[in-house]
Amino acid sequence: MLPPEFFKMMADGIRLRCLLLIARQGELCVYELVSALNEPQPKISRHLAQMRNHGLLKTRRKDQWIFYSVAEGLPGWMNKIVDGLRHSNCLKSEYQQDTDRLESMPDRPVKE
Amino acid sequence: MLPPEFFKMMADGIRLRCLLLIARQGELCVYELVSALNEPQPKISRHLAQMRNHGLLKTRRKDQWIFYSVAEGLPGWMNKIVDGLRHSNCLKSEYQQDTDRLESMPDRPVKE
DNA sequence: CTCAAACATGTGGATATGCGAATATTCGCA
DNA sequence: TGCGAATATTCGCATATCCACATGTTTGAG
Repeated sequence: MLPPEFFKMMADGIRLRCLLLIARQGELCVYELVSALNEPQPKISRHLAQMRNHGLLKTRRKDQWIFYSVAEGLPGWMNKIVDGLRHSNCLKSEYQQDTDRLESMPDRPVKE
Repeated sequence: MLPPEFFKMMADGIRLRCLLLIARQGELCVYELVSALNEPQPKISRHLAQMRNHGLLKTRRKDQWIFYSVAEGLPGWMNKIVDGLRHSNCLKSEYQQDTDRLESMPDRPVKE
């Protein structure tokens, strides 16, 4: 994936929040993201599919859930950007809210 | 500027090439960029104006030219991304072509 | 086999984006 | 003052993007 294509993926608030939350948490299913971001399920699903189609995310099925995680083998310059954002404080409050909602969500699936 | 807004600016090939070339060269006028990228002048002007309006670039007038350079005081996470791209090789060939065209351009303005 | 939960996708519409072509502006100079 | 070079902006159009709403699909439980 070339830089402009990658930046397009990062240029949407929903996608960015999903990606950062997934990167931080390791893997998350769709409904965890729906709860964390407090957005409609089709909206979340579509953005996740978009990132997966671009090779940014990968999926694994476990029972009735589909867990999304960051794809392996991404180019170094991409990982540096994602990690840089994770450790910067420019999205701190947004990320904190998402994490709070995620952690207060009932009946989270178990990831074996 | 928040990350999604910044990434929108980086999500266009013309803007990205302009920004990286400017970052590398210090400052460039519009016609230098027109020659380097081999694209029509209004197209370059529009993208430059967009980045300036978003606070990414600043301008200085010298005689009949307007020189664009990277704005000062950008947040650290932005500078890290720009620098990361500059030193990565993911845009190497594109950047090399632009630089070649820039250097073979006749009558480049003098920057005092 | 049926049903509900989890997830994905189709559709139509509003808004945004990028472009070429033409035109406007600004400046230095004769 | 008039002119040309450098840059900016306007306009109309094509396409892309994002959304809400509705509907499919797949899975495991009973």
